[in-house]
Amino acid sequence: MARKKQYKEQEVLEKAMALFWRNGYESTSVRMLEKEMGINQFSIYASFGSKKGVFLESINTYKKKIHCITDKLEKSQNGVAGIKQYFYNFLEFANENNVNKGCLVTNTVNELGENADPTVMAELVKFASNIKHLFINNLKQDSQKDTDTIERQANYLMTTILGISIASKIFNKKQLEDAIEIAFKNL
Amino acid sequence: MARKKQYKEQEVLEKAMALFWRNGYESTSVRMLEKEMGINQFSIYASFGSKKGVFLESINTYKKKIHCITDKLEKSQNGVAGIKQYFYNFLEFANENNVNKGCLVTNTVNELGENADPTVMAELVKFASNIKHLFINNLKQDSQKDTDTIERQANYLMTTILGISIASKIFNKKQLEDAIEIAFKNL
DNA sequence: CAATAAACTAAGCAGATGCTTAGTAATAAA
DNA sequence: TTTATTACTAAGCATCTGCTTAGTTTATTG
Repeated sequence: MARKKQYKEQEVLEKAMALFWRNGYESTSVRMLEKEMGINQFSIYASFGSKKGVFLESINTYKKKIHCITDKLEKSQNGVAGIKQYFYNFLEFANENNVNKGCLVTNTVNELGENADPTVMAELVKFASNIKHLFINNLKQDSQKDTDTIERQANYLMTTILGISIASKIFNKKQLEDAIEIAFKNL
Repeated sequence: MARKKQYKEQEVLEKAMALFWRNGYESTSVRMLEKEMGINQFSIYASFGSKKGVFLESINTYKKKIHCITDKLEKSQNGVAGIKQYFYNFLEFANENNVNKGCLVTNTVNELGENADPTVMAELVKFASNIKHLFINNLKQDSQKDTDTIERQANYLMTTILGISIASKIFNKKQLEDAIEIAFKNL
């Protein structure tokens, strides 16, 4: 016995995520979210509680969206080659109209750093450690590597994908490809 | 026939730079600058014109400060080994009380991205291209590399130092050392 | 239909932001 | 000592921030 919502939460979240992805957390205001999501502030707060709430749900939406490439990585059985393919897939994923937006998660880690809300931070760390485990699993597929080597190479790969993610926002395609090609020379 | 300034601009700039370095540009307010620099807003605006003005001068102060390690790189005659040493020197440089602040320049590029003021951006790009040229010069010292290889390796190194710079804010020492050690196996 | 419950609109809140300005204090030349 | 010039203090400006709330509209149930 009540009125129906005039929007679907998943639909407006897609738009919110896109805005956070392009703009970062702090410099995206609730007024901007209003316009982009196409709903009133009241509705934003009714559905998501706070700006932080919208952001946390945006991270979840992001995870769903990136799943198409993390899934490929998870299913790949070709070791290091699969990881390298993931790097290229990520570049395509982060690109929109020839503008590279980087990774929403790493962008946020870098923006908020230690000042990040614990709830947000926990979500970001969980995402990163998931990627690292995918790297480790693929590294294990290459026969002769001992656990110590795998751990060290995984640390290397995490730093490298972080670099690629940030660099993608500034460097051109050729520069990024140079970086990836050399990065995988010796694994 | 006038009153004397009660502060030295270089001294208060050191403090401003430290604050921007820790906090980033946007989330450092003029009120925070007041407290940290120990002078009134009037004095800030009289000396530097705007918050952006303080920041531009902070970048210059940063460049002077980092010169001690870029200088070592410039003077080094041992090719790739000199660059690797620069990576380690940078980690030490970015560390304060076991907190890694990353690089003020790359932090800012990543924070402001395309939205950055053109004057600020030009300053940041100039810094980055200077580092790249230092890398190229050192790569040239290794006899047999052709120009194409050097260009590609320089792109790789720029992405890698970017990754290290950002990663230093999150990862622990061991992880960073793993990353550097493996990164230089590829050269 | 009338009653009720939820979703909407738009105005408004307190606090923070970058920046300015009116008034006062200190200095050095005349 | 007077006067001109600069530096200081602190209050205040308009605008933006995240968030709330009073009042209205829409739908469902009895």
